[in-house]
Amino acid sequence: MKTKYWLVKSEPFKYSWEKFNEDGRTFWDGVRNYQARNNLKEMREGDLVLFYHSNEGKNVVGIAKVVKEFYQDPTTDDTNWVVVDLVPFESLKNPVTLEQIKAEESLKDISLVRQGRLSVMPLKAAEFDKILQMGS
DNA sequence: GCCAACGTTGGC
DNA sequence: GCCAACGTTGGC
Repeated sequence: MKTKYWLVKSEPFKYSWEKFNEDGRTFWDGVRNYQARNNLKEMREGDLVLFYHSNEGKNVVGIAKVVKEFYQDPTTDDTNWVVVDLVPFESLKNPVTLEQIKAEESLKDISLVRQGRLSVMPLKAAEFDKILQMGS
């Protein structure tokens, strides 16, 4: 099975990377957008997910790993919405800012830049690697 | 705090 | 099924 790469956004105020590391595991809830939902459903166990802080920080701070594929969002009865389980995998030594990403030619097409409001998006392996490289 | 972008809703 | 109005997100 081929590993896929993703990026998710969270407002640190709501759920930060630090909190995620304290918890050790979380289900990714609160997605109320079909496109983001469809991306969640595409995630497979073992896929790697960049964790981006929106609003405050505006940087990629770490990598999470998918440990459980999508299931009904436990915070709602609406069967439209799903969550996946994530665990922290690795922190980036140097968080990569949105500014750096925008300035990087090879990253100018990623959804984070092109479609600012999307909260769960796929990344190409090359894009994922590039961001890791910038963060190490 | 403002506003642009864009997804969603609802009237026709 | 179109499209205007509205709500939400997120960068600045």
